[in-house]
Amino acid sequence: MSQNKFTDKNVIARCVPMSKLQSVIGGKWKILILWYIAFYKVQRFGELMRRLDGITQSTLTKQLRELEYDGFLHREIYKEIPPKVEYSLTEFGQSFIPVLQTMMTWSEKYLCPDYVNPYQEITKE
Amino acid sequence: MSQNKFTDKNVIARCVPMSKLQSVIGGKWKILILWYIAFYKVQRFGELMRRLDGITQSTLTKQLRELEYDGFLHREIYKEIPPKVEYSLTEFGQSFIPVLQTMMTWSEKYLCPDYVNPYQEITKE
DNA sequence: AGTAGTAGTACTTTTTTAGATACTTAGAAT
DNA sequence: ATTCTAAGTATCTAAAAAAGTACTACTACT
Repeated sequence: MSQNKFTDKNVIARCVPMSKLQSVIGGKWKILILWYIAFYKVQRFGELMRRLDGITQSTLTKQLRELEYDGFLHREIYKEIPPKVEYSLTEFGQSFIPVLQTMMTWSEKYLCPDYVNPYQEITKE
Repeated sequence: MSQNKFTDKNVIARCVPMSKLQSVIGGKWKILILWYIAFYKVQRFGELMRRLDGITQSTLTKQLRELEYDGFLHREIYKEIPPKVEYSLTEFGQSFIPVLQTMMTWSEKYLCPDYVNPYQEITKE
């Protein structure tokens, strides 16, 4: 009767970190959004729109709201005209920076060995 | 006339590592599948099915084929009856292990602080 | 008076992703 | 003669994600 406990629903149903991570940063845009906010210091909705080539307003709104809900982002609303909102990483969001960095380093080396960071081209002028 | 070169389509359209990474490991199951194969040494289709609670055969097949296509997995077919196929990480796939490890460590600490690895419960009996 | 700027909302349509179901192979066990 | 096994394929449907379009608010500028 020595059962493989992995088949036990109670074990499987538990919070499985990789599964949760996938649900939190999955999707077509999230790690890209986090990456822009964390490393490029993008804070405004409009700037994110321009940088995330191909994203629509409604999708960006939804993604930002989810990242806010999951605790990664803080959304500071200024009561100004025209409207102003600034996005920034929470402390929790900042804890994720090393993961983003690891991903980026790996991607540069293994996915895009001939990639040149366009940000450097901007700042050097 | 000093333009922000980031608005230049040529720069944006280039291979952006994070974007590529997202497309490669996005989806509902991929990092979970890689994680099982990398750390739990799961090699067989059926075992993956049992561990990935809720996945269907066709979805698992598709995910595995994509991971194979993207270079992460090697698929060894044995001409036996009943059929036998073994999945394993390619060299490229192995290069991704540190990334998985970083993700896992972060997830355990920040997403699931009360998580206990069920694999340990299996092996200790 | 008309247009631009920012950060959206609301609603619909399209695309992508995943799930459901039935079927296959070929031998071994019941 | 069935049933079981592993690892699928093929086809269809459902659900989720993303995109498209139209519209808003308030002020400043032309």
